Parts: sequence; structure tokens; C-alpha cells
Amino acid sequence: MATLKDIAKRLDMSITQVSRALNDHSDVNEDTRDRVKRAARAMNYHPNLSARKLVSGRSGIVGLVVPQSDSLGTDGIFLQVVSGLSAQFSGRGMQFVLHLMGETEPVLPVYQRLIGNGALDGFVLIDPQDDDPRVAFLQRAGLPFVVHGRTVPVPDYPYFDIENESIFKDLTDHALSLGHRRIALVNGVAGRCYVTARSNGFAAAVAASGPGVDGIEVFGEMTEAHGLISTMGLFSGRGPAPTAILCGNVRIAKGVYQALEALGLSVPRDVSVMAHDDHLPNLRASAFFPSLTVTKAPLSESWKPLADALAGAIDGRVLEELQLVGRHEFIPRNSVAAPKS
Amino acid sequence: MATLKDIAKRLDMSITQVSRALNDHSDVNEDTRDRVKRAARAMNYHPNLSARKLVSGRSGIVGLVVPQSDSLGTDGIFLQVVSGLSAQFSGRGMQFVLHLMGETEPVLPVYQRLIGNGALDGFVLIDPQDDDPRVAFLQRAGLPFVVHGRTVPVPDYPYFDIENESIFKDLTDHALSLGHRRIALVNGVAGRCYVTARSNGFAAAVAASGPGVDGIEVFGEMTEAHGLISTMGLFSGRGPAPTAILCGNVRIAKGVYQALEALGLSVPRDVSVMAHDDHLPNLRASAFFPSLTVTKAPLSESWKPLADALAGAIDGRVLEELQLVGRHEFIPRNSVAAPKS
DNA sequence: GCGGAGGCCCGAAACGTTTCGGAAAAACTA
DNA sequence: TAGTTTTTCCGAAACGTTTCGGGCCTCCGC
Repeated sequence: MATLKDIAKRLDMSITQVSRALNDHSDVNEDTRDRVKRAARAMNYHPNLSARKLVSGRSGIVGLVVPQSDSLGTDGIFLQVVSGLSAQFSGRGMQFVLHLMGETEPVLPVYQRLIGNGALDGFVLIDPQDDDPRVAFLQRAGLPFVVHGRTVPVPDYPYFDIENESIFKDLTDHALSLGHRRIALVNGVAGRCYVTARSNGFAAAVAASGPGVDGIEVFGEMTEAHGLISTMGLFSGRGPAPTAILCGNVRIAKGVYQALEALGLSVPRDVSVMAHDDHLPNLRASAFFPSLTVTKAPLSESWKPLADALAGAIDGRVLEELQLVGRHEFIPRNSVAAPKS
Repeated sequence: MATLKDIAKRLDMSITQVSRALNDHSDVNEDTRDRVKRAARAMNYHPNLSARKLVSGRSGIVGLVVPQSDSLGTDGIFLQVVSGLSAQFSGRGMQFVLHLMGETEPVLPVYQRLIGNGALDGFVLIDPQDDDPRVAFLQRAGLPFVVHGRTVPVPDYPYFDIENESIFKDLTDHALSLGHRRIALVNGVAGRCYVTARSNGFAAAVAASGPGVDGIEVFGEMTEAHGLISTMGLFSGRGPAPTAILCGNVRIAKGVYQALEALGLSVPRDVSVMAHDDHLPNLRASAFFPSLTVTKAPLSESWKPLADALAGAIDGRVLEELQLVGRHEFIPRNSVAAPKS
């Protein structure tokens, strides 16, 4: 492997100057810079990250640490996350790397080791839980990280998130404004931050609507099966059935549609359905019949801000620049109507 | 982060000796070694991989580079691979890391970069194709790697593989010995090494059995759908139908069973079925009805030899020790019988 | 009492990079 | 012309580790 010294010798100049030329420092002649860069390319030079890291304290490698679990494989979503982030960091001249751990192995020591090693510069955290111990740990250790989501309403760490609370408040308000009085939310796994936030938005809207309004909420893995089973439960006779169902994502909505069909109920005549749409591939809300009303916030748009925030955190930028919130969009379609009176 | 220097200062000894103590060198007093190790643990010392790499040329990190593709997500198998390897390398004090690339991005430059960087010591290659360009490239570049499979019958690089050719030769011979004369092989995607090897074993057995024997082979993704559709094709009337079907894996066999049931054919009375069993979770050949005759070679037993071989390759061991072949086992069950005469 | 062999230890150099503090030469300024 | 700034360059130190070559003691055999 070619080194700075090799290039310097070939060009008969100092190592210092070669380094500065390659890193686009100001005090190097434009002509020299060109010559150096050309030679570097010709000699197939790649800077040795270990050496760079040793002096600069940066390795340019960031990672995602995830405990293995069966749910990772089920939907393609996890691989979306990894390759999305991978592409973003590649584009910044950084490397993104996945460390998959044993199911039972404790997470925190792994962070410790990876950083202590000096191998990694920072981490991406996904799927945060309310009061996530990883966040507390990394914060205490002073390690750079970015969270996909927020563990508390106003966190003091870098994150990227969407407005989960107001999204579900708005969806609920929309149903209320059409006259629905019994509204169900088929949410994700309790304890996850975004699930809690959505729960809060839902509860706030219901509470603000005054008496006479029923808010029913069920939790579970965000799968078709969950949507199906939950809906069956909602219409099983115990208690009055809802006239509107809000879904944590489109996958759940699919199960809900199936259950309603099986129950002989029509959308939107008997029941209105809405969902939040992460815009996953192979799952288009517009292709539902009837087409599904959603709030859309593509998951695929989160990789860039996440990478931005982590890179910023590593560079020691101020917190305000590192707390990013994604946009969403309400897309009315044909799955919503006023309730039968 | 604590460094060797810190420990040395605290214990009032030389950096050299601390390093030697921690690395279990011979010429350090046992008592000293204990004191050093205790201090290291107390001070939460982790060797700086970058520094170590710089002088020793080893980073202790190996990786798997995979282009993203939809097929990764479908079965949980890919994540099995990653976490299996991860665990093995962890156990050896090394780090295993996944680099997922864009679908279209060319692979070879990524290897180039990752190694040129000095970030990685070697690679694991999975799913090799006949004449795989990655193998040629890494070999030419002189980089350590291990292949899960073999691109040619007698390769000159480290690998771990099972005896695909003889496994399928044996399965075919077994069918022949029972009197079957029209045998089908529902194989994987053409071009993959293991698929080719199995194809060869099948063809060899058929050829050796003399005239009057028909070998029919179909290729495709190793899915239930492939098994189902292929079987439907085999019995669609064009040409005589097979009396025995060999399957590339149990998943295919599942589709084959479904098709046969749909066709009103009974196993093993009308058709015998055998498969090779990778022993994937959630897919037990013994739970088939009738229980499925297989050759078993658990995929989960390949991570250890793969890690052994790669670690050995990095340590510069001789090739013979790095070419490992896994054992398999023939497990007769109830899905095979002599053909109706 | 002497030579040699171990046992235990240390200083210094090296790995490839970045960066600090200057320094020579060229270009302006007065 | 003399002084000052600007441009362009360079030597040396530093990052944390491993390893080479050597050095000092103690102990043993004679």
C-alpha cells in the first residue's frame, strides 16, 4: 500500500506538504495540489485510517449495534435501515458498519468496547424505548450518538424524529371532526418511544373533545396479524364497536382491512380507517381498496438527517443543529367517511 | 481512555513491560503480570486498535461485504449468517462487521477501499458464483479471505464447504437403487457454486446408471413457490412424470409437498421426495407429513470453521489447514419408497 | 571465585498520519 | 531601499502500541 512517504519521495517534496495538499489545506500551491492528487490516484493511495485515527482521534467509522432478534428478519425494514444509513455515510466519506450481537449478550459493554478500542467514532440508535438505558449510558460516557426517535419530549441529545404526537392528534381530530365518537388506535409495541408519543397524541385529542367520546387503544407488534386480531377483538361484542380505526402503520391497516372484510363490514361506510404511512416498499396505501387515507412520512427520508446529525455530533457542533424533525403530509383518500348516524 | 502509559505510570514500570504482561509474553514475572492485569481492569483499559494495527498490521476486524438485494430480507437466513459469524469472531477477540452496499454499486472497489484504509484484516465471502470475480480479485490483491463454498472443485484459497456433489450423487443413487428411473432435481439458482456442484453430482449418478434413466433438472430461487411451481410443471403432462423428486433444501420440499397434495398424489406411494436439510429454524423436516428423508448438514455449524479458516489465513497459516469440509448425515424417514411398478 | 545461563526488565525505534511553529522566498508598501 | 506581509513550504513532535536489542541480577556448576 502506498503511503504519504512514497508519494513525497516520488514527487520530491515533504510528507507534510503532501498531506496538506490531499486534505485541501489553504497554504499549498494550486499546481502542487494537482500534482499531488494526480500522483496519489496513480499510486492508488488510500489514507491509513488507523494512523489518521491515532493522531486525530477520528476513525471515520460509525456503527449500529443491534441485538439479534427474530423480528429483524420478518420485514425487510431492518435491511432498509442498514443500507440507507450505509449509503448516507459512504457519501460523506465515512464508513458505516453493523454489529449484530447475541440475543442475550448485554449491549452496553459492547458500546464500551467498540469505543474504547478506538474503532468507532459514534453510534446510531434505533428503536429507542421510553427511558432507554443506552441513551443514558452513551450520554454519561460522553460518546457521540444520534437517536432515531426521542425518548422524552425535549431531549438534550442529537436525534431525528417525526412529529408522532401531533400526527396522531391530527388523525384523531380528523375522525372527531367527521363525527366519530368511538375511535380505536391499533398501536405498536408499548414502551417504544414513538408508540408512546402516538398514544399521547391520541389521548390528548380524545381528552380535548369533551365527554361522550371513547378512545380505545391496543398495542402489539406492527404486523398484519396484529391488525387482524385486534380488529376482531374490537368487534367481538364486549363493549360498543368503534366507527373509526387508526393504525400505527400500513401493515397493521392491511390486517384491519382483512378483518373488516371477514366481518362483512365495509370501508368506509361502516368503519373509517386511517394509518400512518412510512412508505415502505411493497406496501402501497394507494393500492388498498378502498385506497387508504394516511399521514405520510417516508422512512427513507430519515437516513440523511440521521447521518447529518451524527456527523455533526462527532464534529462537536452545537446541539440545536443536531435535533432534526422530519416533515409529514396528510393524504386523504377513500377510506374515511362520516359515521352512519 | 486509559493507555499503556497510564498503567505503567501507576505501577511505576515501563510501558514495554506492561504491554508484554497484558499480551502474556514469556519473560514477565507471574506476579507482575497479575498486578498489571488487575490494574488494567481497574482502569478500564482497552487496547487502542488503531495503534496496534499501525505497528502490527492487524486491526482484528474482519468483515462481510454484501450488495443489498430483496432476497436478503425474505428468509431470516441472512441474519443467521451475520450473527453466527459475529459470535464466532467475538469469541476469538476479533470484531466482525457487515458492510451493506447499494444494489448497483460495484463490489470490488469497496474491498479495495476497506483494505486500503487498513480498517479490515480480511473478508468472508458468501454465496459464491461459478468463477466468482470477487475471489479472483481478492486473490490477485493478496488479501486474506475465506469462502463459504467452493468456486471450483479444487481451489487454492481458504474455504469451508460441504460435499455438495457427493451428497446429491448419493441421494440420486439412493433413488436409483430403489428402482426409480425418472428422477427430478429441483435445484437452486443456476450459477451458484453449490447449485452447480449438486447438479454435477446428480448428473454423474444418472450418467453412471446406464440408459433408461431420465434425469430432469429445474433451477430457481430456493423458495416454497419454486418447489410448488416446478412440481406443477413436472406433472403438467409434457413428457413422463418423475417418480422421485430431490430438493435443494427443505423449503423447496415444502412447496413440492403442497403441489403433490394439490395434484392428488401421495408421498411416498406415488412420488418419493428427498431434500438436503440446512437445518434452518422454523422448518423441521421431521415435522413434514410424511416425515421427510434428508441429508442433514446444519448451516449453523459452518460459522466456526469459517472463522477458523479466516483467522488462520490472516495469521498466514498454510493452505491445507484452511480448507475445511463439513460433515453431513443421511437421515432416512418416511417420504421415500420404491416406485409403483 | 568465575563463567555462563536464565529470569526479568527497559529504552528506543517503528508504524502512517496530522499539526504546530517556524522559515525561505516572493510580493507588496512606504 | 528597507521593512512588512503573503505565499509556499518543511522539520519535528505526537498519537498508542509492539518489538528488537540489550542490560542487570541471581543462581548454578565447577
